[in-house]
Amino acid sequence: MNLKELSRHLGLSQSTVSRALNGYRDVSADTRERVLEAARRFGYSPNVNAHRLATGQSGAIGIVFPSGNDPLLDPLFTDFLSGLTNSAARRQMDVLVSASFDSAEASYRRLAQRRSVDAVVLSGPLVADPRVSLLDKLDIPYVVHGRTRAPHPYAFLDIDNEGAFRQAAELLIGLGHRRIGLVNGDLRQSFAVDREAGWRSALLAAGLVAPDALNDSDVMTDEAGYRLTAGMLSSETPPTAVICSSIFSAMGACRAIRDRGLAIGSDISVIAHDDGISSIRPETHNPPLTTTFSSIHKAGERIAEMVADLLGGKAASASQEVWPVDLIFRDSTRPPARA
Amino acid sequence: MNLKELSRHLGLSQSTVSRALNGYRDVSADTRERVLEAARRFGYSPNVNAHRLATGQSGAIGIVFPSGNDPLLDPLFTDFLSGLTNSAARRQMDVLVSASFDSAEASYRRLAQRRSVDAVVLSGPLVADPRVSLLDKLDIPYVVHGRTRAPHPYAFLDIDNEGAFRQAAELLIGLGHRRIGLVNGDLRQSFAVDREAGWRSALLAAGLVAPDALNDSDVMTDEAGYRLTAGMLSSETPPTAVICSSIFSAMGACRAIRDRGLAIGSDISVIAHDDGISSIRPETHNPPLTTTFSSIHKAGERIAEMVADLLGGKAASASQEVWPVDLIFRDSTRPPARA
DNA sequence: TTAGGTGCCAAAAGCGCTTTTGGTAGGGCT
DNA sequence: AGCCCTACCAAAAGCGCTTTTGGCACCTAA
Repeated sequence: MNLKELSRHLGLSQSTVSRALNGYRDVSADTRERVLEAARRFGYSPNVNAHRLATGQSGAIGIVFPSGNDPLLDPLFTDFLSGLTNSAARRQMDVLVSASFDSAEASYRRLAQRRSVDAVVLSGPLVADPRVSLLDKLDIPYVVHGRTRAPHPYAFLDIDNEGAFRQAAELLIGLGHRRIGLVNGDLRQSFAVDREAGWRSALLAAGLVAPDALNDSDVMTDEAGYRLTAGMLSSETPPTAVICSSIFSAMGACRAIRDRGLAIGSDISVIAHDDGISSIRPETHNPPLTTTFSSIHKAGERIAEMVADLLGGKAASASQEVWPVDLIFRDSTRPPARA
Repeated sequence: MNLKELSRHLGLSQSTVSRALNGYRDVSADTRERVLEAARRFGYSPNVNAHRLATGQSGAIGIVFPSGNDPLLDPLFTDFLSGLTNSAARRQMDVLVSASFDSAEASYRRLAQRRSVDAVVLSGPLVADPRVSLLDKLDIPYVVHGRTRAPHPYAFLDIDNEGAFRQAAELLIGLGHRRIGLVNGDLRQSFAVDREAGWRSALLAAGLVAPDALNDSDVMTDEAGYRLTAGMLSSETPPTAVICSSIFSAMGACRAIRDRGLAIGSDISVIAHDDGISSIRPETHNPPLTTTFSSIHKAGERIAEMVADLLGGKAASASQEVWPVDLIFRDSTRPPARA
């Protein structure tokens, strides 16, 4: 059942039926009702490919997966994608996931040139990310989840990573900690750099040093969290508290602490960044973990809205948001044990 | 730059250029080379929407997200999707993720009717999943990741859940365990039912009972794993070993065991199912966890191939695979402590 | 009365491809 | 010479929609 058949059934022209369905005003309320009713009855729904060809819009948001079994590809992505997709669906848009089986650049170029998506979202930006310049050059609207160094304004949604980790460090300092470790994510990603900056500035502001021995980074897995934390604990000046960049790193950090016969909270304080994924909740741990919290799902939802705004003509420079991060105090942070 | 311009530049007709680009044979090698060269030089790539309208194919595989913040929506999905997308990209296909902001049924119906995808993959099938009949009725090719009850043949890729959990239970029985707990996933999903069957059959075959007190199920989160395991451990006849349906449940199970002052391995044996996600690896735990292992990433890759085969005309009844599951013995499984 | 709206609708021209149709030129065969 | 076959290519007809164009009828204001 297509437009032509439907209009023949109704005894109307294709254009009238099309206008009726799309809510234009040059159609009487009466005619419109008849058309809508018939469309329902015949189970008509427009061919999306024809619609796209005619309008020049694809009605889809693109996002590119890192290729292969990338360790950066973490479970958080699901939650983000879920939010993005939900919110996009509410605006009649789809999300097209594309893999970079050759290079990420090639994928973006393909998406842009073939016009298979109207806009793309870029997640996990690096400190200076060539993809941003590329997208700018390709002249396709885009929103970055995070921030990067770029010579031009661009639309982004980021959380206040620096502020969050500064606050976390300040909390620990306030409790009396002096040696605070940072178990960070991969430093090529800009959020990790921002978090380090937050951690460092809190320490320096308190007149403390921010030693390299207490500042380490790697992928945000349980295993790496364990390894980094174990390394710090066996250093000459072990930390009395650690701040972890993800709930996964924190799981590893907690194991490392326990394996050393120490107790979380009373011996070593732990703060983790929590993106709000449901499979691991910090509040159900023993002891419940203090966290910096920001829902990555909500970020995905908001980004779809921002994309829609951008497509609606909003300027990229007006589409920049930095979300504050909640610091949620639980039992894994206590004053340091008396040395 | 479109086909028309390109062909004008070359002094050829659109059809010839099209045929040259698409590798038909009615074009001389010489002409083809000229065309390809020009396409490269002008950076021409075909408009995907026009291509789709003309061919009636969308070149995309659809997959529907569960709506909202569904707890079934777990991090495993990312890995699956990543595999699917990679493999699809190798075949020039995209993956369209669609959300069900109203109902899942409506989403599938939309995808099918608007012809925005050529095929869909259905993941996380329920024991008797209405979506499968729906897809069958909608007459769109589909591949199920998992199995379900259906009156007609359908394409699927599943792992041998029953066999895996039977083997796991047999291993524990062989070590001398008599009370083996099952920390299962949501029983609405068919893999959970299969795993229970495997667990049960191993116990019965060994002349043991499969008591309800040692058989519990819930979402596969750390929290639920903790709760279920803690429940079993405080029952009248606590298990000496538990089998967990996911690495996340297993994390919770391990916590519950430790919180009770027991040691994993020597006091309580633990086996987990491992889907191979990188953020939590069972082999790096202390002690390393014995697992039933099957890469969900690879499953995603294979399913994209199956979709391609299906679109190429292969019968659904010939597209059915059940993958064996590896049982990887590590240190979390030992003979039970003497009572 | 007449010019100018306005509400309604049909016809037709695109959107950028693929694919069918048909036609020409040359070579081999009878 | 006459025929068919093959290799190559152009023209044109779709694919199913949107949007422009224009036409008709009726109504209002000058």
